[in-house]
Order: sequence, then C-alpha cells, then structure tokens
Amino acid sequence: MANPRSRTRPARTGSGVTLQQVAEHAGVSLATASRVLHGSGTRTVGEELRRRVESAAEELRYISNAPAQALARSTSAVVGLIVHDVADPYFGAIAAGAMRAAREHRLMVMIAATFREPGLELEYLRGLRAQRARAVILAGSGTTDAAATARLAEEIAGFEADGGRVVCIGERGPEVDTVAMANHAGGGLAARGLWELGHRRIGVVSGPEELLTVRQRLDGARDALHSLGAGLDPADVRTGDFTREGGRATAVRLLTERPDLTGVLVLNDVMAAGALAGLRDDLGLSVPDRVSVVGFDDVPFAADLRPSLSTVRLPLESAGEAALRLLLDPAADAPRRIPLDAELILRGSTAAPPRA
Amino acid sequence: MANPRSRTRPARTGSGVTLQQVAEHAGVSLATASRVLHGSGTRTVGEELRRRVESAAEELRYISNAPAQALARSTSAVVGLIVHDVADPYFGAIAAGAMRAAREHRLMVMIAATFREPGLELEYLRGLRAQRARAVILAGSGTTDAAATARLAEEIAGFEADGGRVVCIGERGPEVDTVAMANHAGGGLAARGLWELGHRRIGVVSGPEELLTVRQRLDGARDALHSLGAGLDPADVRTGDFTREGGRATAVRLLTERPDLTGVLVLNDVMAAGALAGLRDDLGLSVPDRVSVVGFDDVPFAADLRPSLSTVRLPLESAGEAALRLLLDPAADAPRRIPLDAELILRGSTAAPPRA
DNA sequence: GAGCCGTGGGAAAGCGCTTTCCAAGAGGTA
DNA sequence: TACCTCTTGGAAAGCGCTTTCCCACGGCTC
Repeated sequence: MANPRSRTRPARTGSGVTLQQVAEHAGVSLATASRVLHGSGTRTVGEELRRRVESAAEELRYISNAPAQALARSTSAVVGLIVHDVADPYFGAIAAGAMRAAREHRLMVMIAATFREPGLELEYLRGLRAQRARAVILAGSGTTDAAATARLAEEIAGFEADGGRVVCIGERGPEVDTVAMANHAGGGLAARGLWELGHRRIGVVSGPEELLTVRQRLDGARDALHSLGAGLDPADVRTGDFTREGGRATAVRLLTERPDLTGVLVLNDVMAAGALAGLRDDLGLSVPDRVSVVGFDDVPFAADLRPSLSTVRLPLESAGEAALRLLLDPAADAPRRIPLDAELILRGSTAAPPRA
Repeated sequence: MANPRSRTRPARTGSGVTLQQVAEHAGVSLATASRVLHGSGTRTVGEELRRRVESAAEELRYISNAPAQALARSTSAVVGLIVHDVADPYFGAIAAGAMRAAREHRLMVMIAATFREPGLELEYLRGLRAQRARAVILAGSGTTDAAATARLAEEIAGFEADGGRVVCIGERGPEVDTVAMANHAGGGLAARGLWELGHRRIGVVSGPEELLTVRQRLDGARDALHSLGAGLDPADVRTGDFTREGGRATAVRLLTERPDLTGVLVLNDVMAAGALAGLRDDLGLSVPDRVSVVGFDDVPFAADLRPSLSTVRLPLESAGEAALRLLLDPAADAPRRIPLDAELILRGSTAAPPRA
C-alpha cells in the first residue's frame, strides 16, 4: 500500500500546510520540494520544477516546521543566551550585540535569565540542550563555587559531545571558547587613573566575592596599587549586591567607616549609580570635590549621571557579537580566546583629591 | 522483522541518549518510559516501573529532545517575544517581567529584536511561527502604516488559526489580546502636572509620529491641555528619534525656536536623558529653574539623572508578566484587554516656572 | 552501437517522540 | 464458573521533515 493512513487522529489544530502538500500542489515529490525550499545539500533542482515549487509554497503560504527540521537534521537554527538579568544594561548591551550578529546569520536567539539564582544557569543549559540549540552563550560571570563550576563544566562537556557549541563571556575555565573581558586590566586602569589624579587613599565598593568578574576587577586594582608602591587595605574594600541599592548601601558604609578615603572604585556602573546617590543624599559628600568615583562597564546611562560617571569602558556589544561569531566558526582543536580591551573614560565624577 | 534498521547512516554526532535507550535500560516499553518522563496524559504507571524508568534516565543522563516532542505533540514550550531593542531599558524591563513569569511555567523565551527596522517584526513573527512557538508577545509599538499593519494582522490571524496565541503590549487593534499601557492617560497626567505647577507655555519633545505609542501619549497631553482651556500649538511640538540623541537634538531645537516655553514633556525617558543633557550642555538652560522636564516610562535610571527625572511611571515589568499570563489562559471568545495604570512621579526636574 | 558518466527526480527510511488502540491480568458480581 | 469492568503495559502509527539510494535519461567517447 502506498499510503496506509487509516487511523483516525484528532484533527490538526490549524491550517498548517505541510511540505507534502506543497509538493503535491506543485506536482513534484516531497524530496524535490524539500530541496528547493530548504536545500542544504549539493543537489540542484531544475529551473522549471524549482519555480513550480516556489510558487506553490507562496500560494499555500507554506511555513516550514522548524522542530521537524531540527529533528531530521539533528541540529537547529537557535542559539541560547544565558544572562543574569535582561533588565541589567550590562546584559542588555551584550544581548543586543549578539542578536545583531544572529540576525545576519538568520539565527533565532533564546534568552534565559537566571536572576542570579544559583543553579538556574545549569537548569537553563539543560533546557537549551533539550531544545537542541546549536550553541549557547554563557554571558554571566563564573563563580568560585567549585561544586557548581564542576557540574556546569560537566554539562558543557556533555553539550559539546552532542555537537553543541559553548562560548563564555568572561573566564570560566580553560576548556571552553571564551570572549575575555579585560576585567583585571580594567581594574588596574581605574586604580591607576585615580592614583594619577593624586589620590592616595583609595577604596573599593565591590560586588559579591564569589563572582569571578568581581574578583578579577578587584585583583586588577590591587595589583596596580601594589606596583605603584601602595597597596589595598582589606578594610578599604566593602562588598555588596551587584545592584543599585547594593552600591548605595555599600558606598555609604565604606565612607562612613573610612572617612579619609578620597577615591572610590565601584565595580560596576549600576552600583556606581547607587553609590553616587548614597554619597550625595545620605552622606552629603560632594563628588568629585570631596571624593572621586570611578565605575566599571560604561553602560549607556553612565554619561547621564550627575556628575557624569568616570568609568572603565568595556566593549559590551562587541563582546556579544564576538561570542556569536565564535559560535559559528567550526570548533577548533584548542579552545579559543578573544581578548577584548578596556579603556578608562574620565568624566565628571573624578578630580584631584581635596587638599588636606 | 522487528527492527529493520539496515541503512547506514552517518554516526550520530554525539552521545545523545534517546528515550528508547532509557526504556531498554529500564526493561520497559518506549510508551511507558514516555509516560513516566513526560507524561501529560491521564495514564498512570505503576510504582515499580516508574522508579525503574526514573533511575534509568538518571543513570544514562537522558535529556529529552524538545523538537521531537514539539513535532509529536504539535505544540512547544517556547514563547516568543518581539521587541524593538533589548538594550533599551523600556524593553529590558518588559522582558524581565515576561521571563520571570515564564520561568514559573517552565517556558523558554525566544527574544527577537527588530532594531526598529520595519518589516523585521513580520519576519520574526513568521520565524516564531516556524518554530511552532506556543505564543508570541509583540512588545513594540504599533504604527500608523496601514499596509504593514494589515500584513501583520494577517500573519497574526494565521498564527492563531494554527493554534498559536498572540498578545500585544500596547494597542494594535481590537482583534487581539492586549495589555494596554496607559499612554493616553499618562500623557494627560504629565501635562496636567506641569499645568498645576503653574506652567502655561508647555512644549513636547515627541518621538516618531508613526508610532501609535507616541501618538497616544501626545494626544493625551493635548486633550488634557484642551480641557484645561489651553491647547497645544503644533509649533510647540517637535519630533525626533526615540533615542537619547534624538531627545537631545529635538529638545535643543524646540527650546531654541520656542524660547518662551517653561515646561517640556518628553515622550520617553531615554529621550529625556538626552534632553536634559542638551538643555544643560548645549543651551545652558537650568532645569528645573528655567524649564521643567517630564519624561515618560520611569525606567530604572530615571531617578539617577540629575536633576532626577520627573516622569510618568508605567508598570513595565507587570506588563511583561501580564502579557505572559494572558498567553497561558486559554483563548477566550472575545479578545481580552488588560489595562494598566500610569502614575505621575514628580522628582527634581520639575518646579514652578520662573517668574516672568 | 556499446559502454560510461553526469544530472536530476523520486521512493522511502529514518529522526525521537506521543498517543491510540489492543491485550492481558486482576478483581467483582451473579 | 462465566461474564464484566478496571487497570496498566506494549505495539505501532504518525508528526513533518532530510537525505540516501536507486533509476531513468541524455550526451559522450571509442
């Protein structure tokens, strides 16, 4: 029997036109229709038939079934992007860069936000694996939690064994392709910048210590200060949430307890916005006359804060783009690493320290 | 023949474990394994077998194949979200709300950004249809382009005929479920707020006229002014891009040509940030002493601008959440409409007008 | 004219799952 | 004991596509 359909099935939910129908309408075989419409192989189809199929598809308003294609091809046109928080401008910029590049390659981007909940990153990576995403970008910072890191590494290895590609933005370990942000160098740039303005009492408003990103930025600042013959007193470093409120509370705490500080490095711009508010409204300290503040990231609104925020610029959009491009290159033998530069942008929130 | 596999196929790319293998490992049939692991039906599986299947899945590190499920079930667990720009805090907040709600329902969100390119919205909607997304949220503003609107409506209808659900944030037409932002009311609130502070010469820095959102906000302001016995001189309204730079240039132009204005309504916060910069740096006009400025949206950084931005608060995250919830309710007979409120937040950028 | 090769069309076997339908066994009832 | 009803497991038909393999045909070369 050529067509043994007999079972009754619940009527399909909609008007879904299938390739088979397009083929029939065009009077060609399914194979030919597939080759015309999605042809990836090296096979060519005659001019005449090709035209017939195309107009049949047009007439029937055929829309291909991506899951079916994914199943048959065992690969898909979707890439995953895992971030901490889409509403955070840092990730927003990265996502924008990635999506722009994705568009050029006709890929769809599935974004998952962990809202900084530990464990969710792993869960989403599994979800993306289930979706048979062709690749995944891990945009959030790695952590110092060894157990979590190991489980994640295992999941990544599994994904790659299945033919998926993974790129991390920021360090996660040497086995994976990474777009390396200049966190360490940036931290150094900021510290050195304050130093050169004349600051000798420099403090840091830091984010959660378990974040690798935070650690690198902090180390960068510390190392720079060291090489300048100074150092960074642990008591001059205070830790808070990587949010505006965290920045505010932490800056207030830091300057209350260490009132002789004249320069403050805040480890991200969102925190810095809070810090500026705290110093001004809670403590009545004028920036930059009394204290200078340097942020990190150069998110879009940094220049609009008052005083405008001096900060370490990271090429966020480029990072997203670079990550996506890396995903598209065939996997190399050795993990690749694309280092991106940081640049110190001096604006209104920094000045020479007040005369003693 | 029980297992007529004979053709040779290229080796599968990876270690992909299939449900079949799990079933064999557990010594049960494929059907049983499916029922245990993804069981959606009303069928129950005995305690003993259930346990066997679960541990087999665990041991083999089974990861289900979402495309295959989507194909078999002809529905998927992904919802699409189409925005203008992920890096724009307005959309970032909406996306965050939607993703938070999506997480509760174990849905994955596929985000597409049109970067305000006309036509791309349609293209992405088709793409999402191809992915067999269960539903799509159209978060960007509708336009006055009748042809584009019609084609989009057609595509939406097709998608719904196929069993998909569509929700728009902001008006798009009466046939579709919508989460209605209080654009008109918000425009009124802002205008009235300036009026009550004593402003009688009020201008508007507007966005692209073809955006429905812009039009509604503007109409709201105009209507309010009318009912106050005043009116809005078209010459007091200037149009620019919906970006920071657009806001800056437009505000400068407006106040250069209409120097007697004392109150300015800027139709979104991103533009308002630019306007503040333009008034201060390009024109040397003090806000709020010389001109008062009111923005729109209340994006997270609004309070951090200096002066802090008075603005019309829209519940962005709630809108994203509401949209997602609407998608999950079964389609109703009549299109639903969830109206959201606006609230005027007075901060530092507004004050009484200068004495003449 | 026999033998080859290159082209291009079609049949059909999968891809990994869901779900229907059938069957077998358990427990009740008359 | 015969007859039913329930429950639960399994066989197998699809879901809509891709791709391999086969075949027919036309144009070459000796």
